[in-house]
Amino acid sequence: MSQAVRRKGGVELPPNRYREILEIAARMICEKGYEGTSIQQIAHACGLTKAGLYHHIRSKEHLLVEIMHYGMDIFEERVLSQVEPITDPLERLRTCMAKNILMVTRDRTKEITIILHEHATLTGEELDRINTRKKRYVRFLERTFSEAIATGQIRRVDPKVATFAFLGAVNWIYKWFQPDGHVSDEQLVRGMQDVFFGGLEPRSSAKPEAS
Amino acid sequence: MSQAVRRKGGVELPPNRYREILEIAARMICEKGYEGTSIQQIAHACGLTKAGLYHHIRSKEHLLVEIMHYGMDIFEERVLSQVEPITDPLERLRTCMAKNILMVTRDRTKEITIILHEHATLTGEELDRINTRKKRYVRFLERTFSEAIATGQIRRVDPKVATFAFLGAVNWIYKWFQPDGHVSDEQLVRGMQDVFFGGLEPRSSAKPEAS
DNA sequence: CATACTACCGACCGACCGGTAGGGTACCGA
DNA sequence: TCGGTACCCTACCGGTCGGTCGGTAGTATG
Repeated sequence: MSQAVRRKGGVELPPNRYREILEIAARMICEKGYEGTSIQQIAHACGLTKAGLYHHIRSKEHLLVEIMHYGMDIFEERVLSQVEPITDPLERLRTCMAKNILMVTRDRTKEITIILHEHATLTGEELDRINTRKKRYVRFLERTFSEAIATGQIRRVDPKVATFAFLGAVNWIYKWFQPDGHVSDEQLVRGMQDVFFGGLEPRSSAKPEAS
Repeated sequence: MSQAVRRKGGVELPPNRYREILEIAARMICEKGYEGTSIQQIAHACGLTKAGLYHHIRSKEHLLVEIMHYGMDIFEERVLSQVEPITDPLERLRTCMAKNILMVTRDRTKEITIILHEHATLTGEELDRINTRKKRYVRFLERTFSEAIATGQIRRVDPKVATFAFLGAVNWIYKWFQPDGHVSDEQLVRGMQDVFFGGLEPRSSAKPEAS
């Protein structure tokens, strides 16, 4: 399995092995939870003994930390940095939603799911560090909502509440979405954009009242 | 603590003791996760030994099942059955959102949080039973969205996607909301209703285009 | 006073937990 | 040829896991 790699030809995969371990561990933790996955099981899945695995990792907790930062790296590279340069704030939000959704549904980026699910597993300053990176995304969304309000592209809503509604709608997907289910991911992206940005109340009729 | 109850005066708390255990266990599992909470810790918090606790519960897994069904009972009583009789579909949705949000923020109903968080902990037919009860709520929302579309009160959106956007926005709250934070729960209810039902795009201007 | 039942406990079970000590092997540049 | 280093092993640590056993104190009934 993982022995298919040979280092005969010289430098080959030395740095990749660590990533491989992170990804295997991420898959297992994603499936059975952090506390529900033992170091033995991870080691066995990596083709190692427990002690062998500990040659690569510092501790179980630090393994989770590394997985989460790895996930944040992927997210910032494939979503945040992609949409940040978009000048139009509304288009920035729409594209951000699309990329964020596909991040959860497609590309088995189990690391992202772990970040979403294990939100209260870490403690202390490692938790702070992850939360700081998460908050960067939240602030980005809040700013973009405010910007879109300023340009008159969206209504005067509470940017903070809008941000958490956005994040909830998008991040909740990992709890119910099935790749082979009734809803495809493209359908989901279009539907979510329609519901969230288009709103629910009808456009072309005077609304009687709202409490 | 829990010994404050005396059964001198006759029948007193025999059935309540079990609920007390469920609530104590729910609080702990909510704080530290199902796998992260041991039977010993729960027993100790109940003022019992582990063997004493096992007099009341069948197994750790069954304890979780009971907590979840208890939570579903509370939810159906305090949300579903309250909003189901509302005839106006849009008003039904708005009230449902309000009650659902307050369910997560106020009344420390830890059982609900557990149902939301531990969505993949159970397996087999116990999982099926809980999912069946959850699906009743999902179907109810889908039906209500369809109904509101039929009456012309909301736009022609995908009822399934709208339902999951609704559920995501509402159920994600447990991950970030702090009772003493910057956003109060009344503010959250009003803001969520505004964002979700009012939509984001402006009402009173012709929109140039949307991709 | 005997019976029966609920509630509960001390002691214990085998399995497994996260983590470590220390040794072995294969390959590296010097 | 000689370390040095990366990698991985067997064996083991103290502790905890979920769960069970036989037993007992208290109460209620007859």
